[in-house]
Amino acid sequence: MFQEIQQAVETTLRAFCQAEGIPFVAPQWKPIPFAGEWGVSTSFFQMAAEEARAGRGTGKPVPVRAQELAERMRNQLRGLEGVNRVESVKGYLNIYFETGAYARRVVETVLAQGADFGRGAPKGERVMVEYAQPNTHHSFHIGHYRNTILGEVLARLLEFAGYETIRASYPGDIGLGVITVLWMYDKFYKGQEPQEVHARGQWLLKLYVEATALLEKKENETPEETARREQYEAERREMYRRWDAGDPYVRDLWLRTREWSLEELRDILRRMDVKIDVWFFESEVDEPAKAIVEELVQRGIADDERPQGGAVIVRIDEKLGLKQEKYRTNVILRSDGTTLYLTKDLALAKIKFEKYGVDRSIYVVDVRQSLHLQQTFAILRLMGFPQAEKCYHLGYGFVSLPEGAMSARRGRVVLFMDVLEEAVRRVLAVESEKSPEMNEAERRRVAEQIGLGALAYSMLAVDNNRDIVFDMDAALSFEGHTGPYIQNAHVRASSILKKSKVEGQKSDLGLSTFDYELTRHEIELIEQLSRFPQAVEQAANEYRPLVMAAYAYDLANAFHSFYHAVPVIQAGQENVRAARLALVAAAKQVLANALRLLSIEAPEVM
RNA sequence: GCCCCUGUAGCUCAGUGGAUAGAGCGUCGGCCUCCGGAGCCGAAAGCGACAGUUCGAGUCUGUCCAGGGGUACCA
Repeated sequence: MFQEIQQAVETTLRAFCQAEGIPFVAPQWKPIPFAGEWGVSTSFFQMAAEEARAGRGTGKPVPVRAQELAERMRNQLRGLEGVNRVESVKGYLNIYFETGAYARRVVETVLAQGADFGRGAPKGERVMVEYAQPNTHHSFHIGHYRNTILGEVLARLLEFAGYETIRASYPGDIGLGVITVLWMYDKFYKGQEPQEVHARGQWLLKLYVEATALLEKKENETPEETARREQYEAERREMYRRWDAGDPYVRDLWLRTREWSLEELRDILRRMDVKIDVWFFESEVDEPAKAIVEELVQRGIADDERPQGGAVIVRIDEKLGLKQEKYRTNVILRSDGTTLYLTKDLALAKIKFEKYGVDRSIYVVDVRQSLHLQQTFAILRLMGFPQAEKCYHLGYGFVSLPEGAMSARRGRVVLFMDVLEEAVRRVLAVESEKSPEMNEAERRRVAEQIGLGALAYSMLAVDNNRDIVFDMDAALSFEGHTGPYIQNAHVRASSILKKSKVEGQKSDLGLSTFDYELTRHEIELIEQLSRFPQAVEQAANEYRPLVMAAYAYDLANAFHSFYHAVPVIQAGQENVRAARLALVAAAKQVLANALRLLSIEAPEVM
């Protein structure tokens, strides 16, 4: 925020180097890593090393020379506006800002910009984030949740950082798994249907598990069992053939049951406050995918081995002229003429580029599909799409359970709705003792906000590439490094502001001067507030929600410490009270901004 | 075989090549006459191994060791 000071120092430094015949190295400014004061620092090690390399050195060791340079630079810097003092320590030049002016500047900026504080300038680029791709005819489990919260927060970060952002969902609504459920339903459960949205969605998973058991080859089967299993298998294949042929009965059954899944999905997304802009269904890109196969054969990118009874393949490395194996070879059309996941992704990418004008395309997909997506992007390059260079696979580690990997076909999954229900139950247990005055409806609403806050934060506070072993107790903890800890900071800030008004005291938030000796807690809190815009920028640039999650915790931590140690309403002097109230308002604002980016609610009470 | 990811405190995780490697949980010890104790303050405890690059390496490179994932007609 004090760019002009850094500019002035840089100018002086350049002149100094010129006069002394020392190679100029642009300073790399960093915040001074000591609590208690604000400022920026830069080191002179690089400059000393450059000097030695250029043969103009003094023969002294680099650290010694760096300190010497820092000291001489310090002597050049006098009377800088807004600077309290300058020091040279261990090869570093530290420039400390004037406390009152800096504090005022930060707090006023936050309060003036409000919900927009930290927003980046428009980037002039349209980006699509694809996430929330559960298969239909299953139920939404905790792994889908990680995918969805990650994608949503990424979309919010990119949007706030200045990108035009489109949210896309791509449910897998067709495939052998889906057909298996249709077969099971049609054969054993026709006409049945639970009424409640989530019960119905979860029921489909139950059918899938049962069907898998019936269709799986077992040890020591009797001849009758084998015959029955093979009969079932034939029926399932026939079901798939009829779907493919557009048989009205099967199509109707498929659409009706698919809707049960989508109703459940939409309800979960609503609870998560996720608003998808564009829905792509896997079944809808099947025909375009077949067209792409023919196009690739025509253009000589794909090799057609159908005449020999084979498939259509792309020898990606060969076509790219790579000597070493990297993308390998992939099938884009099975020998029976059906498309694959890869083929459909090619068709989908084409639609994203051509129909939606996407410049940058991000795929939030499990890291295990990394090779497939790299292959997709490589073929898009072969097809000549310049946007292929800006396709990015955000791979994240998968969610497993303490007893091992989740398995839908074996029914070994943790459903999101079950976790949410448990979360609400646990929050309510805490709430009833902490906030007995809340009414029933509000209590329930806040419980969901806090429960979801805990769950979301537990997912977001882990870096993308890490696997997560889902532990209910850890995910739903409300103490320490958690979502509720941050929400609680927001609640406390709200509480102070409310009380200050109840007492009829007016604080002119815009004109707080901070013309008193600030405590280290105030300084640390203001430091955190000033860091928010950089945190947004970094999190968006690196596609890492973790950066924002960590920032939000640091800010909340600074606020809690401040809250405990520094009186606000009870501050003795009116100017101190007014300044601190403004600081609390600013902290509340930035906490809310950070939580919003994390897709976590910022409640007034809890 | 080849490719990718991960080894940091007892456990779970942070740590844009820079000053004294940080949190949470757990353990131990403090703090409610005070704006909400879902909180605050403090203690003990750590970079898988070995080389290399660099003024400087938890961070970059290489080789090992250990764990996980992926490797053309699943998604």
